[in-house]
Amino acid sequence: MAKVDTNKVMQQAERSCVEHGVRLTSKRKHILEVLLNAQAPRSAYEIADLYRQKTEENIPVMSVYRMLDFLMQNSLVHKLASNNKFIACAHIACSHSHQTPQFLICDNCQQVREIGVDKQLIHALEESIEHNHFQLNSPQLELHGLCETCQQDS
Amino acid sequence: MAKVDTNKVMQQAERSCVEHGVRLTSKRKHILEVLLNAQAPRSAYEIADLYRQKTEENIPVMSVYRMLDFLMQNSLVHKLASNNKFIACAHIACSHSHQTPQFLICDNCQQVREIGVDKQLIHALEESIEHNHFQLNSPQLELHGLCETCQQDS
DNA sequence: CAAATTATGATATATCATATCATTTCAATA
DNA sequence: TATTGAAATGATATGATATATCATAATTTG
Ligand SMILES: [Zn+2]
Ligand SMILES: [Zn+2]
Ligand SMILES: [Zn+2]
Ligand SMILES: [Zn+2]
Repeated sequence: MAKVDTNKVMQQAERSCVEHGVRLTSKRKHILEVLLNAQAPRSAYEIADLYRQKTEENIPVMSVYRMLDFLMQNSLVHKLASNNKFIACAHIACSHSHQTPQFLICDNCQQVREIGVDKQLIHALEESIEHNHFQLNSPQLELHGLCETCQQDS
Repeated sequence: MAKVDTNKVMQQAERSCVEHGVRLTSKRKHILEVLLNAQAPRSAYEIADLYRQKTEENIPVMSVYRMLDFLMQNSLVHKLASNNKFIACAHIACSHSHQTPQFLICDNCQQVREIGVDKQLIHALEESIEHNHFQLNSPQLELHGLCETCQQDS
């Protein structure tokens, strides 16, 4: 969860949605901004609370889930299955198309680093599943451990 | 979720618990047996239902969660974070010590294959995270896709 | 046996997620 | 610009997953 230039990212998000012919409404934007400003992954209910703080408007959790679905479909947000929380994509402002994400999740401070799955790893994965006659869908990986800071503290 | 010889597996589970000085009570055994006989991962609530069918005794879900915790601590059961379900370890009866598990989850029929993470993959993973100054805990992997059978059907 | 420890039960509540139908907003186009 | 159809959002209910806490039962240990 490195620092990001929110404005730049939002501009790129808008561009991307225009390109794909989908609508980044103002509520959807607020949800994305909330996640961009968060220091760690947030649950849908936490996002609803942050939305209220930010806009002073109430938002039904049902709507938050729908907007998260929209944002996920457009690769602007990811869901971490291992803790049922959501995180803004770290690569919105990058020029390259979005790769399969890999998340390094710190079990101490909860911060998450999103990196692209590297070639070596993809290759090893494919080898591994090939032996098992399995056809991979989308190998999002969630790896738990300690971030650099938390390693030093312990 | 290949067929297993339940009796043999249960014997080995008992041996393993004795060795580690922990108690595989009759209720914990029933929970494990339920999972061994299941054809796919089950939620804690489903396990409670199956327990009732099997034993004709009621069991509080709270107890199921506790027993699952016990079984997980002793590597007899795993939790799949990506769907909040539980599965019996496929390697209970193997002689080798338990490795980091990797799960191939079929998104069509829900069956799960548990394999050991292979050397190549471990190596690639380590490379990948090394570049990010991250210290991996236990890299349980959950890979989604299609099993052999479901590939043919589609 | 008594005491200590561990396992289980009972109850309540927190947390995460979806189903469904109503209303509003927005864009296309007649 | 008025009509209308589609997409987005709201409102409400409910289902599914998980934990907290205190009470009771079973087991081990001295
Ligand atoms: Zn991403
Ligand atoms: Zn950390
Ligand atoms: Zn296992
Ligand atoms: Zn299948």
